[in-house]
Amino acid sequence: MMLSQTEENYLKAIYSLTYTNSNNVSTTLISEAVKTKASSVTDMIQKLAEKDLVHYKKYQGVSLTEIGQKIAVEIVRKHRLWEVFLLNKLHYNWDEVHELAEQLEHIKSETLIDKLEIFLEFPTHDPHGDPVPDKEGNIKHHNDTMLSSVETGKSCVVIGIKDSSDPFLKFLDKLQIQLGNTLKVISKEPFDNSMLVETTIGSISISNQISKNIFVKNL
Amino acid sequence: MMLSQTEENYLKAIYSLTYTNSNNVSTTLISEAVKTKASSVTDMIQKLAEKDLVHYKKYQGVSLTEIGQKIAVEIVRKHRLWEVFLLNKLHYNWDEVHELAEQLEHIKSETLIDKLEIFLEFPTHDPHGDPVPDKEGNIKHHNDTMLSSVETGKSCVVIGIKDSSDPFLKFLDKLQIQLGNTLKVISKEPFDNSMLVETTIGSISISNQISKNIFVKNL
DNA sequence: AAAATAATTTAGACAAGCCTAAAAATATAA
DNA sequence: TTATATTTTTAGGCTTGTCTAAATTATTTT
Repeated sequence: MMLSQTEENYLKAIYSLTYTNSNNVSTTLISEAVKTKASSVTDMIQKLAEKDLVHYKKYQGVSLTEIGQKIAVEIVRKHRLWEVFLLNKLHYNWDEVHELAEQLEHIKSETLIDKLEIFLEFPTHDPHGDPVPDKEGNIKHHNDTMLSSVETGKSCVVIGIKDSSDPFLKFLDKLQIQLGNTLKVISKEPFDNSMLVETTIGSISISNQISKNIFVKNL
Repeated sequence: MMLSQTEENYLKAIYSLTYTNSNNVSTTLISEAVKTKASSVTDMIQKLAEKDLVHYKKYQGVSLTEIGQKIAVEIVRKHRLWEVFLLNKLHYNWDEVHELAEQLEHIKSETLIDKLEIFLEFPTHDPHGDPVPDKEGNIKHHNDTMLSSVETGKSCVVIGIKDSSDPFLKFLDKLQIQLGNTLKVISKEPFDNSMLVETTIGSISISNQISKNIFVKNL
């Protein structure tokens, strides 16, 4: 099925709204996500329903069909792999990759994204800590180990972040904390739960508010 | 100036037709290049003329303005850098890169293509031997040294090919001759002008018809 | 130089995706 | 439970880029 960029964006929006909200997503919510008016959403929803990509009953909201869901996950896969490429290979900052990936995710090719995945050596997570779906659309949700819970003296690898807000991303750029970096917890301060961490650029003190928002893999 | 993908494609088509044909390009020629009808071309040309991207007088054909030319060269730059990426990094075959680059060249970003250029270490030519325009739009046309004119005993580096036909590209893939490869001319056969060439995979015999179509840089 | 042919432009129409304004349905409050 | 407010849908219209068919201009042929 050959979908337009717009149609793909609607599917992606419905997909993520289904997780963060109810099962049946309202037209208003979608309209905010894709930045149009609710009436335009109704039009598009009806088109997608004709193509069996969404379930739709008037006034009852929308949900993805199995095919619709499959396509949405494919787009998510593309988005996340492109984000990894932009960050790891082109050295974009953490906070700059999303917008560009929004464009790149719509490139049409049977083979491109699989070749990109090989080139990137099968990353498991994107720069925001979200898992990269595999070729078949399976998603491994990670086990939520945060930097804050790493024991003193132990090392770990940064695999993602929880808070994707712009200020937080910029802050991490400043600390030069990047995906794949190894961090070693030197000591913890019981008073405010801050920790002294050994990074690639030396030892830095990290507040609990920060360490609670960094996903890591224990070594 | 924010142009649509379609507008960009028209500019690119006019650009390349200007070189391979007359200075004033006809609507019919453009219609073949962008795969539409001549009447559609007229519509679009008038729109581009309004935006000062082309010079246009009814029934007299089209040529690019300075701005139009500048934009066209930017697209060519993007196209060629993406081709290098696809070939060198994702290991696509020579004959597969063009189509995908047609999509990637339209990604909108102020910084992406310059970062890609750095990542690719400033390639001077694309896989078809065409020069990559620099940031300012300057193009260095190369000096047309063909493999066939390399002296016996001398080495050279493959920088491009002249014939971009599908069979030829597939043939090169089979011989494993790639951009950047070093070739050494071991001997030449005066009878049919074929040559024995040392490649990365060993010595192979190359006919004059082939060696006439491979651009090289002498070492 | 007039007639025939070919190329180009205009006119009117269509699909995709969006909009505004009004109508219909649902949800909330009195 | 009726009245009010909110959400959703419909109706009609706009723009972009395309098309066909007809009209106009340019080019060739005789």
